[in-house]
Amino acid sequence: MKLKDEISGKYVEIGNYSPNLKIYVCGPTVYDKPHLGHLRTYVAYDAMVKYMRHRGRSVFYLQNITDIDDKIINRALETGQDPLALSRKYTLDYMDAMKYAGVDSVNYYAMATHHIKDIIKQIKRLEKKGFTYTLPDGVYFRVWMLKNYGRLKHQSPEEQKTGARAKVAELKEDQRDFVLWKFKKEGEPSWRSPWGEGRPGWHIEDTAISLSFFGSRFDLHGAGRDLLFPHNEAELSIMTALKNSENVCPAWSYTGMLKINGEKMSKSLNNFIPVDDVMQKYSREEVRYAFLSSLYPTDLDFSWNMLEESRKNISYIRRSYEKLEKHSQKGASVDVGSYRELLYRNMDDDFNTRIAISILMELASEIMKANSLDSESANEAKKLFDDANTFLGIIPEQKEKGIPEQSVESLLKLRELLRKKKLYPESDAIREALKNAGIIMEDGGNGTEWRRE
RNA sequence: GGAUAGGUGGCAGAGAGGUGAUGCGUGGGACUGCAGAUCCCAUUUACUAGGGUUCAAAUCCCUACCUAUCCUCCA
Repeated sequence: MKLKDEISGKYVEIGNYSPNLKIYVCGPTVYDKPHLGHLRTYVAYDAMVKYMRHRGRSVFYLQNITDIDDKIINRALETGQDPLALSRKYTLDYMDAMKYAGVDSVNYYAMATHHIKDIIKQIKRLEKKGFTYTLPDGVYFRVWMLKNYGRLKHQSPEEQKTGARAKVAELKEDQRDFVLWKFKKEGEPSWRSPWGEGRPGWHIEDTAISLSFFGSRFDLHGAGRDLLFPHNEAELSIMTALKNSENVCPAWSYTGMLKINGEKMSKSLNNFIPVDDVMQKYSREEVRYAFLSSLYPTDLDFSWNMLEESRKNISYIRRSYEKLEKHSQKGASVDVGSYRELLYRNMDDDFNTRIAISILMELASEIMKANSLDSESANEAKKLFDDANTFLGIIPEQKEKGIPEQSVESLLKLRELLRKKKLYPESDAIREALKNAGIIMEDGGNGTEWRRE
């Protein structure tokens, strides 16, 4: 099982050090509603982790929630709310969004505000090693002490000139230095520390959490690509400084940005689609199918049509899945083993969910084309769909709610009688009524079949 | 300007030297009371442009053009 490490640009085997994998993924800053861009990233890591588990790895998947940050405070000030109440509200929204998308592989969500002690401990250790200095507004990290700052960003110190948005803080020793602890301002939430009342900087929140859970080594660090710099660069610096090692984590992976009309979907461009808006119209499976239909590291241009396509394809897969339940002893046999092998081979190759899905489509197509399947093939195919679904999560469960089966069967028989007497308006009325109740009737060559919507 | 990733059919989106990924859409046909679903056939010089390497290039190399992301807010 390999995955591309974006520091080296090379593929690394994951899970070779130990069968017990430790994975950390940067969570959101909860100051606004979750949007589809977040979902894209977390669905991708959800599928990866679930696939690893499916293939027998034990994974501890840790994710942080940044619930104290400038953005949260600013938003709270704008709207006259308590910052921590605001972040609590959006944390719950985020959890709802994850639940909707079927992202349930995370073992632990760590709130930054629950780890203030760890953060302070970590700053103390950095202080001892001489990596910190104090200014009137906070405690800073000394970047120049690390030769390889810029490693993740692939830029030499020469190239790290001040960017467009970089504020030049005259007092900082180096423009690249970042804040570890911010001193309290009027009306802001704060905690006690050896340096004075204040709150943590963004980057140290993540390293305090990841290292206090994982110790001196973990297997995979994931995030959206927009966090690569400065956030992950700073994380890497802190970890390097603390552990005297540049290899605390051997694999840094990134998800591509979700775009809309060719531009990144983001809060600052205000072109984002909140998860709420999609939740009403499309199912969990449809959204996952749409996202997993592209490769996780590439950008993906969102469109509503994408979700419509997903809907059709999922319906096709589900029909073929249902057909498997009607198999007979004799019939065509399908070489399910080769589908499974291809599926695993492509998932092992940097989690190619796009190919995985196309393999399932091909299997579905082969099933649909066959008049009947032998029971062994049918059982194996069913098992493959079930297995793939444990990590892809694109095949919906059959709903058993609504009108009982017996009632549907009786109405179906009644309709058959009416149709034989060519009383079509009456038979169509039954079909229409059942459709409104979530039952779809389809007349075929071998009589009428029905299914729940 | 710098770093990184790209440019593939009407559309979405894989592939990474050699047998048309997959899907959506469109056209035609089968089935059918209608609808729907399904099946069959077609959409067969698709790989930004120009050079180069090779028996063979969408894939490797060079040049140009274009796009996106980041360059201290962001998943």
